[in-house]
Amino acid sequence: MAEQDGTPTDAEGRPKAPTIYDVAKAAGVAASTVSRAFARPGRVNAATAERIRQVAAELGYRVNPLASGLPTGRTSMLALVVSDVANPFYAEIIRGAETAAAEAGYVLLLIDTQESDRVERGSLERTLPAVEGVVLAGTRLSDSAIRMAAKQRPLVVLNRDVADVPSIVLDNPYGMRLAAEHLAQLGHRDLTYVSGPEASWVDGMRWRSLRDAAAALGQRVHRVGPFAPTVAGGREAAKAFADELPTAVVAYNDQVAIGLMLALQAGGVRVPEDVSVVGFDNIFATQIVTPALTTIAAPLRAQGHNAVEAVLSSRGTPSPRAGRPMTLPVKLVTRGSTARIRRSTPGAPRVRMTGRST
Amino acid sequence: MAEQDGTPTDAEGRPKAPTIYDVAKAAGVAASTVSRAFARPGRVNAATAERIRQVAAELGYRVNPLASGLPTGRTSMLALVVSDVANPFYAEIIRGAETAAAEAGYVLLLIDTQESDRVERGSLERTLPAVEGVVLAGTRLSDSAIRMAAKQRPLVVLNRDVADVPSIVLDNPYGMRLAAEHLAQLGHRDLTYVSGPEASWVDGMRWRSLRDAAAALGQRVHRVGPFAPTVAGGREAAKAFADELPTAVVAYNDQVAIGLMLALQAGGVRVPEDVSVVGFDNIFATQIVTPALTTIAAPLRAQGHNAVEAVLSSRGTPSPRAGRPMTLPVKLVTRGSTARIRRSTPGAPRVRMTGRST
DNA sequence: AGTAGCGTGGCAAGCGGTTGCCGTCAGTTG
DNA sequence: CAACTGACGGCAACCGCTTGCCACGCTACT
Repeated sequence: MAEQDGTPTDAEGRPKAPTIYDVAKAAGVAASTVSRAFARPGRVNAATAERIRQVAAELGYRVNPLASGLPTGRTSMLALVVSDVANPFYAEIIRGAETAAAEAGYVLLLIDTQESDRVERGSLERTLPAVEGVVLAGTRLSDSAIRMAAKQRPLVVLNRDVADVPSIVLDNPYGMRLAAEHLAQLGHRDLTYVSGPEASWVDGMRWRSLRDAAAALGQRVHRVGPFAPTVAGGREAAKAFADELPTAVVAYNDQVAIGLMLALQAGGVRVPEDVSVVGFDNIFATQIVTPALTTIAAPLRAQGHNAVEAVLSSRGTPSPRAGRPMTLPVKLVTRGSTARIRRSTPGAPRVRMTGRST
Repeated sequence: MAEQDGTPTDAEGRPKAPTIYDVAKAAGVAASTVSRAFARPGRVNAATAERIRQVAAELGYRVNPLASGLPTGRTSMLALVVSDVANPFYAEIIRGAETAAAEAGYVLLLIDTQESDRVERGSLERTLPAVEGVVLAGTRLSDSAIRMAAKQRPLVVLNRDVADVPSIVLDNPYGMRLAAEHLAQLGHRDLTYVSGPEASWVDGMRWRSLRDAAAALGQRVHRVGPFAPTVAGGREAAKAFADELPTAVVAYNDQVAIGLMLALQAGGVRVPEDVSVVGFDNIFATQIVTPALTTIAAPLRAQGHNAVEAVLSSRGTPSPRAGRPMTLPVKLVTRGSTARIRRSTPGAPRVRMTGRST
């Protein structure tokens, strides 16, 4: 069986992979039968199919996804676009998406746009024809560019509301209300919001939500920023508090909160004694900083999972119910970075720790 | 130009994408010319090419990577296999790989094997024919399975030495020597190694390296484990020290070190006063824990980058210089988790802190 | 016995590009 | 002015697989 005519076949380097024709010849059937044996079991006699699989296995045959995708359009690939793969915020989303994709027999094409819309547009353009759907998690594209892409393939946007495009967002208003209430209960009457990227839909959403929630609770709110949505950005933000340290701050996200906390602590400020800090997203790192960060937990994994499922379910239908964005619930996770207020006014002189070792 | 016969064309849902034939017709040239205008500029008259691009842009044409990959084998896709996308250790590798791939005009197919070799084998089998090369970063496959895959596509393995397959590893021996020397300088004469997964090539390597380095310095070494290579695994490891706290421990990696540190601190143990902790890899989180973790910095980003470059450069050649694995340099990053020894013996009774606030 | 119906397998026309080979035509050259 | 050359476009044969349609042989009915 294994000895045909000396060398099997080879291209400019490694051996050429067997095709359905090779299998067909070896099994004494037509190529179409081989194709069906793999793609449409049941359409072919069980015994025949078995023999074909047998032969195929011996030859080391495997279907070429490219070739089978060409005529059918079924490539079994999905694209997930993120602005920075190394961002821990995406880790769980990627994870959830990956899982959902794998469950459905799809592979994920990860596209890192490196925070550049040029790169993003280019990559998307090149990969769009090859995938069956797209999840945009953190995109820099314009609304119209997104709608354009959504016209070609099932597409779901995360954490952004684009008209006519299905999207999945977190319940930011509720999250911010939880944060405000939590701080209010601890006696904080003044909040400061440390904002993220200026152009970010989420940032605008969170800021407005916090402002409204605080207003309803009779708290005052300030806003500083914008800052990069990273730990470095948070460190940077600490400088904004050089003159006046608020009693409570709510950060755009966990990274900013962590960076802020670290920089503050390095300057001798105690958290939560001198200032309470609240983050958003509940990334893994919130549990390993000291003190652990109080934050609004977002079901990131579920978001990624749902996004892929949504994309998959809208294959076939042009643009399904792309009405209101699907909103995922959030909840407050209380940890060590928030505590009862100990100073009366936010304008109190900055605490300069001196008696602390190391 | 844009008005042909009512509706352009459409399949079972969304409008059908234009093909080179559509462009050819609209531009009044043959399809082959359109193909060449995109794939082989210069082969076609500049003016003609320009006109074709013009028409193509108007029609919204883009080459279908599947279709062009079929006859040529050039799919512009690379696969990166990791055992867990959410693992921060991979974050930088992915990042580096992504960058290198993008630079070369390739897209990365991210494959998360979820720590299962079944999943890994399956995914790899399905995607291998569609990609031009593979990087195995953290694989559960057997050596023979890896060699098998390497036979079909250019492939590079990370942090594992597989005969006849090009690989890129870190300089574990040197890293462990740095760790041992650092601790020796701080007066530590007894080291404990907290090991990672049993079957891990890296774990074996690190353990032996540490043992040898310590022996050369006249230090004694113990080993506990195995533990999962995660923060949770590190927490678990802390239990091993319930009876006897060593003065210095070197962990399999940063996650384990962090988990260990956290659990120890929760139990009232002070780091580095009571025990010095050293990690490995220098993942981002080492900078945000308290105290910051002393660790062996590995050029993870570079590793991912190099891996992709290696894969790309070995296209064409069957199996290039797959001799000794390429070894990347590491260095010691001293942070707050290590300090001069304060206890004389490792067997000293466990320190139970009581006078500490919070 | 005649025939409708079903289970199976084969044929061949694509899917959307790529590319070897050839014809054409204008520009060179002797 | 004829022969030659090179640039440029077109033709058509794939790449490997899918699938509509057809043919064939059997079983099951009338």
